Amino acid sequence: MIKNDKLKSDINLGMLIGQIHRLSTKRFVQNSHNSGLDISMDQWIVLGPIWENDGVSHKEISEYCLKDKTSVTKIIDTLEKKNLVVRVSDQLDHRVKRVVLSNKGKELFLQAIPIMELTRDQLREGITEQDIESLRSVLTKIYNNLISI
Amino acid sequence: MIKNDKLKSDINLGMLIGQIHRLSTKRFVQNSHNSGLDISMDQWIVLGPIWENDGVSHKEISEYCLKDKTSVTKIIDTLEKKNLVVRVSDQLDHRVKRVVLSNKGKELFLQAIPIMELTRDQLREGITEQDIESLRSVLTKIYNNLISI
DNA sequence: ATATATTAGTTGAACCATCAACTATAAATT
DNA sequence: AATTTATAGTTGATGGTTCAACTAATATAT
Repeated sequence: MIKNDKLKSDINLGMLIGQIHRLSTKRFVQNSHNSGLDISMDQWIVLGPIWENDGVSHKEISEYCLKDKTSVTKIIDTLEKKNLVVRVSDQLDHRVKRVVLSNKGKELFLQAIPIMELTRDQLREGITEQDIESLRSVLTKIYNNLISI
Repeated sequence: MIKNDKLKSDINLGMLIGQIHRLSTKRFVQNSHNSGLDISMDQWIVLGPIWENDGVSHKEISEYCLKDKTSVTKIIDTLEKKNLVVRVSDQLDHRVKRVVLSNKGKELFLQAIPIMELTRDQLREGITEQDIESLRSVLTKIYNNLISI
């Protein structure tokens, strides 16, 4: 009985994280659409490091975004299809591809910043900065457990 | 500058949640494989309410698992393909489909319980019960923000 | 200098999520 | 009773994730 409840509560915690992940990306996309923008959460996340550092490589994007290299390849595929970025081969190391923003990409990124802020505010309504820091702290511990071992 | 840092830290929090979600499902699948089981995290999550309440409907599974009805349909498709569950039409309301576990499904579920516990322990290593409760509390607030509005 | 090993990125397959449109059935309205 | 509306579940399309296997290029070892 007790064991069963414990199991259930663990599962619930996992489902809660999953659900928040799904709902928050959904909310971001909805907010974007309401503003006439066409961008997914993952596309936004990948645009970030390119904006910060034009010409960043796939590998660097991958590390920054905590995403698998395969995912990065495919998200950049769709960003390139949408003419938001361009891939350029590195002149010295021909294995690495550098990604640069097009003007359209820069424009979209700037327009998406307030969407991100709106989404953040909606998620955080009524939640103190202290709560957020405690959340970040526990999540970081779990993250460290997951990447070690 | 300050605004930029704030933005970055929000993005990082979102990426952290996403990454934990990805890594923990990945860890569960790895642990399953190491024990010779063939089950994904989502399949496990959907099996839960069926185990608890044999003959539960799609809608009930959907509510319990916090998953979209489309996702539930497709996960049950694969569970059925793997002969772990069977769909049965409700005799009174012909719209609803009830899902029951096969013997193979029951067996797999029992074998997967220790995998779930192992995965939980790996995630929680060095994290106090108090931390977990605070995590659950903040996540619940965020969840409530996301489902209201 | 050649052979081997590593690294960066891509491809195809399987699974999951979301959306919009759909079927079939039941419930509510008139 | 007939029409409308609501509900349960399915389908097909698009996008993201993981795995394993692959290509091409660089780095290391002998």
